[in-house]
Amino acid sequence: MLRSEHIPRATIKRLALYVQVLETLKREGAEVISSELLAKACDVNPSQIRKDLAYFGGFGVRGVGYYVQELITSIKQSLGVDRIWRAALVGVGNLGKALLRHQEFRRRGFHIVGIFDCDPFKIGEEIGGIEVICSKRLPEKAGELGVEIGLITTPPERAQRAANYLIEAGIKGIVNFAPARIAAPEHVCVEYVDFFHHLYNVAFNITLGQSQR
Amino acid sequence: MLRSEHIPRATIKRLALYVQVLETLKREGAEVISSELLAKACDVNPSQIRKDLAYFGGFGVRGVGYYVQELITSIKQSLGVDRIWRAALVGVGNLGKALLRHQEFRRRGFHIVGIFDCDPFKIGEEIGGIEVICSKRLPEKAGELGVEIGLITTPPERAQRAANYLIEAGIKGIVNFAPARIAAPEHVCVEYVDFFHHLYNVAFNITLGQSQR
DNA sequence: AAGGGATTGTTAAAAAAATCACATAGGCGT
DNA sequence: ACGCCTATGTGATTTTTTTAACAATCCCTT
Ligand SMILES: NC(=O)c1ccc[n+]([C@@H]2O[C@H](COP(=O)([O-])OP(=O)(O)OC[C@H]3O[C@@H](n4cnc5c(N)ncnc54)[C@H](O)[C@@H]3O)[C@@H](O)[C@H]2O)c1
Ligand SMILES: NC(=O)c1ccc[n+]([C@@H]2O[C@H](COP(=O)([O-])OP(=O)(O)OC[C@H]3O[C@@H](n4cnc5c(N)ncnc54)[C@H](O)[C@@H]3O)[C@@H](O)[C@H]2O)c1
Repeated sequence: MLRSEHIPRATIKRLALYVQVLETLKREGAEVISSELLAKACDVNPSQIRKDLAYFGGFGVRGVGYYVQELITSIKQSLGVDRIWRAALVGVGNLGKALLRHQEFRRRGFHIVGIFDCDPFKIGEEIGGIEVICSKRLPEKAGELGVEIGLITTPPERAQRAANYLIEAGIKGIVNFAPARIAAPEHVCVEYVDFFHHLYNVAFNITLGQSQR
Repeated sequence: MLRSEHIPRATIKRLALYVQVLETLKREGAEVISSELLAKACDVNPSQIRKDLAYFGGFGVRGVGYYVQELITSIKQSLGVDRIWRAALVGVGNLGKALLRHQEFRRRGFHIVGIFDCDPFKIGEEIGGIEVICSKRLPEKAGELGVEIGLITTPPERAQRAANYLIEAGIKGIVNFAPARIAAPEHVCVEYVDFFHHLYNVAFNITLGQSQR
């Protein structure tokens, strides 16, 4: 499937965006779309789109464009999100609970099959039909549950500990929502979600805009 | 303060990261840090850090490094986050409530002073001492409250409507948590928070890793 | 007060990414 | 069946970003 050695990380980010926009277009009834129109909807350059897609194959039809549903399927296949991924969530607080209630995870193929916390008052509680388990038992349980991805929503000072449990459990990827860096072996892919980067960016742009006027 | 015309967006993202890591280092008692050590903690190149900082000025001392507290202050000043930003949140659902409960926003200078929803059952409810107001009244209320930044946590199909209210209210920046693109005038800065991009990236890296073995 | 050691700030080089430009090829109408 | 039209896929070019290298300079010791 893959035609090139290295794929820019920015390309992956855009592919996720294309899927989002394409699904909106599909809901609106579009069956075919050109790179130019998709580019407009995504606010990127049309060549960019064609190049991004070319990393994985020729999904379009010359003179016509891309068949929307087909393209969605192709991109998802390319990204490896055309299947179910089993995930574990560590840290059942405000954010953890919001994520657990969010149906979109399941809809997009990410099934949270294990929930872990260290708080004795939370252990045993049921959320969405799944029992909260003591995080010390994560290494043993995650294997049983066939978990491949871990979501960390603990306070930042506990993020490394949570990560250690996940790594011990043989997990392959981590998405960390806590504002803390994590040390992990090479083969474990770690992604950081940081809302504040976006807020800072907005604040900076507003400040900049004003100083320019 | 600004020494150069254009600052790469990636630089802004890293500056936010530096602040996060520096605040951890400060808590651990560090008073001075070299670009080399900070680079290791942030997992970037030391030259990168020096270059990023150089866009805004010379914050370090040759032969010594950077004074941690001083650097935090300087970066925050450069980004324009050394002051209070008044924000409004639109859409009081799962995610909206989790954000409202999150004390970190206030700690970092982002004060949510207005909460809006269109659901009559939610209007009037109090969250953290602030009353939920009908989103139709946003344009009028946001001005009164001196709001400059809007946070959108409505369902995706309502994101544009929420944005329109915010734009009408004269807001300057938007952080959109809903998986939908938003049309906004040039002078309004829009940032998109998309968890799934991170999940897709992890899934892709795991899939890739396996196909390489 | 002067020299040594260390780390910055900055310029130059390399690498990566985005954009352009166009030949290529599929579909559709005649 | 043939040619025209259109939008893709891709090699060349430009731009941006990252990395490397080093001269400048600041502190500290003697
Ligand atoms: N709430 C938000 O909107 C929000 C937004 C952005 C980032 N975050 C980040 O997400 C993280 C969680 O935020 P929150 O508001 O949900 O906090 P919270 O305090 O409500 O929840 C944290 C949970 O983690 C559990 N925990 C602590 N140590 C643990 C461990 N070692 N193993 C397992 N569980 C452990 C606690 O028992 C608690 O249930 C924080 O790092 C926060 O900075 C939160
Ligand atoms: N819950 C999560 O963990 C999570 C994670 C990532 C992204 N998101 C996104 O965040 C958004 C909100 O998610 P949620 O789980 O909180 O959904 P939710 O349904 O719980 O909440 C949505 C809220 O928005 C309100 N609303 C709808 N239309 C509105 C309008 N025009 N003006 C003002 N308010 C309006 C609704 O009344 C409701 O209170 C969604 O777009 C979702 O995709 C949620």
